[in-house]
Amino acid sequence: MKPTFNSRKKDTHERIVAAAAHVIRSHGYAGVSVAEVMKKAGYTHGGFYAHFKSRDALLVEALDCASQDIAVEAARVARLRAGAGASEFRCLVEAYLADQYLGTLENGCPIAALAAEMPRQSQAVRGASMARVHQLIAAVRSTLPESYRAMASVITGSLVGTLQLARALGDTPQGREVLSATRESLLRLYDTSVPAH
Amino acid sequence: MKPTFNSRKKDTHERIVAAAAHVIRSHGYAGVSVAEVMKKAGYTHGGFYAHFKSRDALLVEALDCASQDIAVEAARVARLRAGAGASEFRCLVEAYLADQYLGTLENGCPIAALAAEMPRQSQAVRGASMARVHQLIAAVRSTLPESYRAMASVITGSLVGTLQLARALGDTPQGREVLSATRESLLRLYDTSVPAH
DNA sequence: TGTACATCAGTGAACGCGCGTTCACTGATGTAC
DNA sequence: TGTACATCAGTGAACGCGCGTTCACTGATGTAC
Repeated sequence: MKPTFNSRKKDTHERIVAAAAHVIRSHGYAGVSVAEVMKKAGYTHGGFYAHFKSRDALLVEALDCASQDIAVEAARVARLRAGAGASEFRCLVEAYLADQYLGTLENGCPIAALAAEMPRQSQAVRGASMARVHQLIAAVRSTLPESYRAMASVITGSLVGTLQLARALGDTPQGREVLSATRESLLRLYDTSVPAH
Repeated sequence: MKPTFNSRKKDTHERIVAAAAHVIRSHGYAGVSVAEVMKKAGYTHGGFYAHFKSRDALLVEALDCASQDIAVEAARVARLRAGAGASEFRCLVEAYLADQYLGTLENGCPIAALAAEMPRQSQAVRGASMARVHQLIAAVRSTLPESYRAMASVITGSLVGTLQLARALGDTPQGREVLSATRESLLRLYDTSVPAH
């Protein structure tokens, strides 16, 4: 066994991927520079190709990491709110369209950050991206009652599009207004839960 | 008067802007290369700075041009369908989420192509972008009956987000399914018009 | 109408820079005895 | 426990390339007489 060597390399790898997971969300696929990501992770750029076959390979792993980040965050919010009798759908909408994402781009849903760039990526990156889009739609669908499941696409589109529009308007009254109007509309239309229990 | 000189330069300028209006939509703000746009317009790159103060100045004009393109297209569709008794809202939804935009990125709504990039642009580009976001929301609002006007944000978000998700899935059954499901959902929820007259 | 000159839109070479990728090297970590 | 050697994660210089921007120049278009 060579536990130290193996775990050191694995740590480094994960640190690079985590840095890239933030960069793809704040600067898009096109904004990922190998040298900058390595610097952000605390290394020099030369070591990069001992960890990844290419820049594209990093993009795929970064997307996986960012997706896991948000799944963990969504679960955390759900646990927090479950006690208050909030439905799964309400938790999802309020977590996804939280005001905090107006100010910081590097957290939040990678699909909202990357959707427009997906069609022009290499096959590997595009394939991984498409899988994540399907996954998000399925996640939204799973929070809906049977009778609303056909609305999963339009709701997912609302979440993704609204977050982008609000971010484009910035952390201003108008941006927050777009977010809160959409939260309210979605809950009014699709949330069948009763607050009390 | 120097009509020929002036109009030649103006023509060239417009040709460059028109080329850039397609490139921002197919490759994003980040994908605009001065040399490539000039080549696409039929010129060499050296002449660029006789027409624009900077690359950013081109981006602003390209966004204006793309916005006008789609306004003209929307008006064309509306004229075509008005005879059939379709509501303004129905025309908007069907024009915006037309299947044709799955295959070609360089046409269609610039906001769907650029929203995610807007927060990281220079102040000039960002300001112009924000104005176009407000304009789109207002355009959507103007097609809605009084009682639905508060839904303008969520509907605009649905349009923008759905087009992106569908494009990410590509010109495939799944992509088309996302588009048609959203068209149907939006019309069912918000279209109050009666087909007959 | 014809010639000499002025204008200026567009050309193409050049600049400094950051990109993705490669590779010979270093030096800390771990192994053998 | 102590020394000599092997391993290999990470370093930093270098590559060819395309970027945004500048600028001296060209040659077609228009003016003056």
